[in-house]
Amino acid sequence: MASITIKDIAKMCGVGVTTVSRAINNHPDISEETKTMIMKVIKENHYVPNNSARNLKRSVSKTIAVLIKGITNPFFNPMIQVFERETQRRKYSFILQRVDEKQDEIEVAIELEKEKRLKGIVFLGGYFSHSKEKLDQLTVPFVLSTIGMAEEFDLNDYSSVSVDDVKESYKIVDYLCNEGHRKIAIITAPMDDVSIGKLRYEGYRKALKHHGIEFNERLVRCMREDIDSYSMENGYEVTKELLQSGEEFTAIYAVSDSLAIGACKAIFESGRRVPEDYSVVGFDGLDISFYYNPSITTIKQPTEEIAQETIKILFDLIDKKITHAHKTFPGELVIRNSTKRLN
Amino acid sequence: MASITIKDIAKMCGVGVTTVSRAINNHPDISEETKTMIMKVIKENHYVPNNSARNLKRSVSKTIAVLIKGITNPFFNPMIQVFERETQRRKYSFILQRVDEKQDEIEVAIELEKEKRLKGIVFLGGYFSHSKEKLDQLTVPFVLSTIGMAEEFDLNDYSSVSVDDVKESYKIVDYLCNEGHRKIAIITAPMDDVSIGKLRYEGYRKALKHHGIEFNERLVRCMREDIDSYSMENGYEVTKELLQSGEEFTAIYAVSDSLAIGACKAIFESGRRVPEDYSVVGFDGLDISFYYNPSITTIKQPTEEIAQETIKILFDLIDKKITHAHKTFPGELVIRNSTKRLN
DNA sequence: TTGTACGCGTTATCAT
DNA sequence: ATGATAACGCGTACAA
Repeated sequence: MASITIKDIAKMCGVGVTTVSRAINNHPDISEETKTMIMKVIKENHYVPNNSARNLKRSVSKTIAVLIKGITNPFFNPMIQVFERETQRRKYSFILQRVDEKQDEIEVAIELEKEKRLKGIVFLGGYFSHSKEKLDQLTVPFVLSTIGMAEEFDLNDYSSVSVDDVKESYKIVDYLCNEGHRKIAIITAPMDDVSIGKLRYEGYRKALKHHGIEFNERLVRCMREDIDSYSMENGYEVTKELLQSGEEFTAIYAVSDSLAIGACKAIFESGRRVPEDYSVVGFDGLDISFYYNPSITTIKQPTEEIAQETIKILFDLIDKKITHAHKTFPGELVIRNSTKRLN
Repeated sequence: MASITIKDIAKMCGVGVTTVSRAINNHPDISEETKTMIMKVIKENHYVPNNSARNLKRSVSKTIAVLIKGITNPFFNPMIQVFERETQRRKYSFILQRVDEKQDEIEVAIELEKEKRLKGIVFLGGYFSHSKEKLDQLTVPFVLSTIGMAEEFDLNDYSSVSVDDVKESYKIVDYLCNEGHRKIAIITAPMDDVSIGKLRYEGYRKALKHHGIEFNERLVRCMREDIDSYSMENGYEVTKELLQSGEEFTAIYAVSDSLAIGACKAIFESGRRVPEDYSVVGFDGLDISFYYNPSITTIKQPTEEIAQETIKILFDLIDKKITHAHKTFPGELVIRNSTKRLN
């Protein structure tokens, strides 16, 4: 079942392999008639060039890769669409590469860069805590998009696009406080986690402090590690525990919309209502936060703009127009029906 | 910035390339000490083998690919996890390849098969209407999982795993009828669409007929083509139109949970309630159908089992234990709070 | 146990 | 306009 190669085609056409290659790749130096003749034979024999061989030989290729940690996260959906459209518009091709939770995204990137002769890379999601040494192994430009960064990084070493998680987080907790809430529970990432969860937790602390609300450790609930992080199920389980603990509170801040939905479900099951008994807020602005009942008050991230800017920066990097860039987008506090003002 | 190759490593170590290759690939014929020495040099110089070269040279490789049409569909999430686990367990590696809505999945598969020397392929989602001739270009085993098939296919030409969409669809509409509903609207795929939408529509028609309910064309609503198919937004927009049309009905059957949620939202916005004013049912059994308020009555597909069986069949195919297989799983009618009995 | 040399399928270089 | 041939980086007979 040996696969048919370019040589076979060349023989069948009675031409050299070079000519066949020219036909395939739309090279100029070939007559129209031999080209159509060759293409015909190719079609008839279902010849498909071997990509490994092409990539091996090619020195450059107009392709970029987007590495996603947590590809099942609906948050990325609208971004993927933008990446697709924008790369196409620039006549680039686009590889979407899933990165496993346990995998090291940089290692994957390094490998992929060599394999596919990438022109640029976008990292999406996850947390970033890699040594500069490791980053330096990437020889092509890259952009970190919607990624929580460890602070000790030198801003000159990379590019990034995201919202200011601390600030936006502050914003929504501040809103809750202004609505009269003082006992606000939070569902966030475990404390040893260097992630957006941590940043959003920081915003929570700041807002409480600003409003002179005493911090209550028992209102801080961390996602369970044995369940998908940031998932509805996680929010559900954690909230059930919170409810059963008997600790008093009037509002829950879940650091993602999915968690918030899980929280609502737990509240409903306990016979209570949202927002009459408890206010619930989320973060991200997923579609479902609008469709849920009640619709969820949240911080909406401008995902399309973020993706757009990510691509723009990446191509500016590729075209050497810049050496690095950092862009922060504001989130939008979307007030909906999952929160109510306390008397 | 020329990348470092296996030759460079060989030179630096003062050995031949073969030895380096052996060290990398854990070959037996190499002394422990030279191996560790070589690995050390590799680490120090951040050498990463070029995958294109490897794939080109290798005649076989223990890897399978899963091609997903509509990777943003949360329905696939739990399946992906199973694929990952099961392939790992069998010491295979696993490539998740997104297929664009407009792309031809078979073409992608053919290319990928050559490029990566695949051992097998799983097709996930979408509709399947490819000629046998095209299918024959695939030289490795493949399984169609949760895919709506055109009926004219010879069952001997392929393998498949899924639920019986017509039957399950019948089941849920039958349930609605038994609850006293007779004016049941349906939100489904456009009629020219050869997909699960069509199959589920068939089940709807059968159930109505069985219950002696006259078919009302105006209660058949098709998804809009300018919006993501099977999305919440689509269900939302279509239901708004339905509501505004003034056509009377007591229940909506949306052929996917996402559509159902959009339908609920539209109902809420019109000032009506679910299930008091309208019953709503979905299909698939997504997590969100449980977490939504009200929780959605739906047909739950056994996604884990489907994925499990898909992999099992694929490996049986690879091991030549079988030549083809078809497995149909029953769906589960999950009755929740979005439906009520009519007096 | 180790090294040399060839070939995987393609594209680029350089003739013709 | 076309063709022969040398890489691309790696794995593997085969020889040592």
